[in-house]
Amino acid sequence: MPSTSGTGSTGRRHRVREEALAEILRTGRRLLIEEGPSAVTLRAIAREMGMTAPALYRYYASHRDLIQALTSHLYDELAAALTEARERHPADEPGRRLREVCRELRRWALSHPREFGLLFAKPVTDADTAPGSAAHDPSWRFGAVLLDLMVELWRRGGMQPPTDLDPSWIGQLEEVREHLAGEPVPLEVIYVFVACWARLYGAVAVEVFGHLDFALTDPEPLFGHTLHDIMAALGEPVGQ
Amino acid sequence: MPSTSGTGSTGRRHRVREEALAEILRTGRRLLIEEGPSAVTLRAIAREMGMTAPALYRYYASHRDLIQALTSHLYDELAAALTEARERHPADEPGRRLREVCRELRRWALSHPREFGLLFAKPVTDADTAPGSAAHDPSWRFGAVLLDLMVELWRRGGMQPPTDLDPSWIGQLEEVREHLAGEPVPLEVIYVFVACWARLYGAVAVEVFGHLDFALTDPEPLFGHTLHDIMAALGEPVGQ
DNA sequence: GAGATTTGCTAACACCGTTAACTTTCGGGG
DNA sequence: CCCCGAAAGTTAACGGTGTTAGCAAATCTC
Repeated sequence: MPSTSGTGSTGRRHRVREEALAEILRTGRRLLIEEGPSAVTLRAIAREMGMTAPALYRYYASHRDLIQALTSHLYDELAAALTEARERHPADEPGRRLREVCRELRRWALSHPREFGLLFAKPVTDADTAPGSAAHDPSWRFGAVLLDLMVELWRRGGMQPPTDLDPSWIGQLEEVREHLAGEPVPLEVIYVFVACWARLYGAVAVEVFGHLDFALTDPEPLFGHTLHDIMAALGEPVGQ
Repeated sequence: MPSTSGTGSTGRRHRVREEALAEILRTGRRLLIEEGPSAVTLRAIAREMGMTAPALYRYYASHRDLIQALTSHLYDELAAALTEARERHPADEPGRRLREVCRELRRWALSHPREFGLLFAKPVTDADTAPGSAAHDPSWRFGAVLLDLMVELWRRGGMQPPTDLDPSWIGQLEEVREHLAGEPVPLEVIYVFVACWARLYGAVAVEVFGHLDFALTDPEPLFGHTLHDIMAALGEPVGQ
């Protein structure tokens, strides 16, 4: 009994199945890009793949599940893009790394507006966000890239976190820290992360969602100023 | 022919029609609040009103038009809430007025999350935003409240707008100014308005859309800091 | 090769937006 | 007053959606 035969056949099936799963997501994403989120339909995906809609239920339990798998995949892709941007700069310059990761986030959002909308324009997530699920939340996979860099920045001593944390936050931040991997992160850094994330998200979202179209055709300089402010708040010199 | 009879009877019909239009929007909004945006359906609205779906076409040309009328109404309501907040404070303290208007924006967004999502979470407005439509854009009705206060703040001399505007912006900002009513606004103030609006939108959206839920159960202090920063950027003393 | 599992199909249900054709209601001019 | 015409509502239907049930074929396991 060759070792490949036992798992070979089931492995073959598994491989075919995995390929089908991937093609479904690939097709759904193409529809998302080319025709918008409302076009990502079970029947449309099946049509593109030469199948019928009910067949897709062998792979995803519902339309909702399929969309969720797609968003999860996109979170991973975004995290990979950010990681790649991080690795393009030396590890001993965490400030520069963070700046370029932020720039990459905006770049990715602008070059993938439909995907960004799917990930970040969720009007009111209906009561499924237990705060404890931070580490398992798909969205955390890319948030961790930012947090790690901020922790590194803090270790180097450049950052000066606020010393007077709002008392009502300590409990909440401690709960977040509980669910983070690796060695514990000081609460102040988590606070700085949250504040910077809020600002970064706002700067990117306001642009991608078109809320500046009425005024600006090229908001890049505005983002530059915002990023400059963020880095200054993190104690980074004004370089670059 | 009494003057009231000519317009009185047709006025009656008009009044009934206006009431129907209003009830449609009222019902649609109730569905939006109670069951989410996907529940705002022609058939559902008609059902709630004891009618059939095609009857609604006597009032709105399409589902899209109905939703658009609803959003337009909501923009007006938001503008009214902001105006009311403004009037609660003396006219000779534009800084305080602006601060409270910003707070009211957050308050309205948090107490009307579904409505806020409908207004501000539009993933990629599909090529219908000619920059010239600023003054006629429904969203401008509430944006004007913010801009007017900033102009007033600038007139009082507290604000120190940047002197080195990015040259590529001058053309764009001038185009915006063309479409503003009243006496001309300096380009620098328009720039400051855009920058502050981007930040304010971000601070509110990140919270309403639930992108801080993983960390904070009460992001109010964070908004307080953000607002403090914004007011400082506008040259306002740290008061309050 | 026989049995079991997986994968696809068709048919059907309820819902959606939208259109066409018909009926009812009702205000206004002779 | 009465009739006419516009306005507002109806039902029936088309194509689209997610979803389920039941069946056929292919494929893996023994």
